[in-house]
Amino acid sequence: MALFTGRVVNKVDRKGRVSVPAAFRNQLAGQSFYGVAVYPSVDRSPSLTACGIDVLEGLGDRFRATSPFDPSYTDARMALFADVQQLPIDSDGRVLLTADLLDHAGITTHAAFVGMGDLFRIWEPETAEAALRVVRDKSPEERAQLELPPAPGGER
Amino acid sequence: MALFTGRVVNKVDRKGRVSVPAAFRNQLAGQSFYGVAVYPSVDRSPSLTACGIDVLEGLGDRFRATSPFDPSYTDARMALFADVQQLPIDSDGRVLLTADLLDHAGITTHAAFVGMGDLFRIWEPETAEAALRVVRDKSPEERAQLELPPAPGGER
DNA sequence: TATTTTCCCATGAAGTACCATGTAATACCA
DNA sequence: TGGTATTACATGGTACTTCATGGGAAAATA
Repeated sequence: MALFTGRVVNKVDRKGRVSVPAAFRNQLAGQSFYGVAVYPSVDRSPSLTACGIDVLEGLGDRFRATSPFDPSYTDARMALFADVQQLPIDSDGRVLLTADLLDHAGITTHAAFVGMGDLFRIWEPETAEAALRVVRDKSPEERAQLELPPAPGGER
Repeated sequence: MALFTGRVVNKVDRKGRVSVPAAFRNQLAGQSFYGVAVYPSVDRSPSLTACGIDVLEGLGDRFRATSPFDPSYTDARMALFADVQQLPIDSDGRVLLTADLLDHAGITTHAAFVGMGDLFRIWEPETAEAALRVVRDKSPEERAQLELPPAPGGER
């Protein structure tokens, strides 16, 4: 199961190609699609969020359990999947970021890959550092207050 | 479950390689990834905190249960995973500490491994001794009052 | 045919595996 | 119990592989 940690800055060449860090590629290996699913981060930060397709497949399964005629989920289906791009990783370990994506994140020459567990984000490096500083500069007390998902089996 | 105790000082060679003490390696054996997860200590002490990946995997699983589009946990995801490096243990039992890590801890020629239960820390040896003195110099009364986590399943 | 996209190769740097040595700890045997 | 043999450990060095990145050829598209 994929676990992305750390951060790496790689160069974007003039064709828009970027090497996905080897450590991240290894996490993605062995999935039904060797590539990344990328979408503009929904928190409106100038960054891209990415994951393996396994994560999306998990979401897809939840919809599959519903009737395709049930209108309740139409909006969610669009909102979740419409902006996701599936980018294959080429034989050299690179992905081709589209102009929209580069534009959304303000990426020009370099891209920072930041691990976030089952997800990772792609940033313009300076912007990434600024965002990380905000989190890192929190006191240990503040950090302890960060909202975590509930532990399996309920809160302890 | 890994239980790290004691402390050992090992040499850091000019490539940044350090032997992980054999006693610690044994605790890490048999995990999904034979290596350590290392990050700058959150309490801002000049030290590195390390654990087996099983600890990270446990955290990762909690996030996996949430939607990748839910912005609630973004800060926590970054705080927990962005600064963590997964360092494999080589066939000789060594890890390669990156320049950032060495720098954060002020480690040059020697590294002290200090067991802390399910975690351990890596220090510049002199600094480790100083930090230990602070703890040891507490009076017996103070030590007895050291805060412990609650026992699972309630107080006994 | 012009242009874009995909695939493949070359290169330098960095990381990893492998091998060798001395020392300390352990096991074994008398 | 004392001494010896064996194993495990830490540490240094070197050879090899992987990685990131640039460039270019081939294929597809317009």
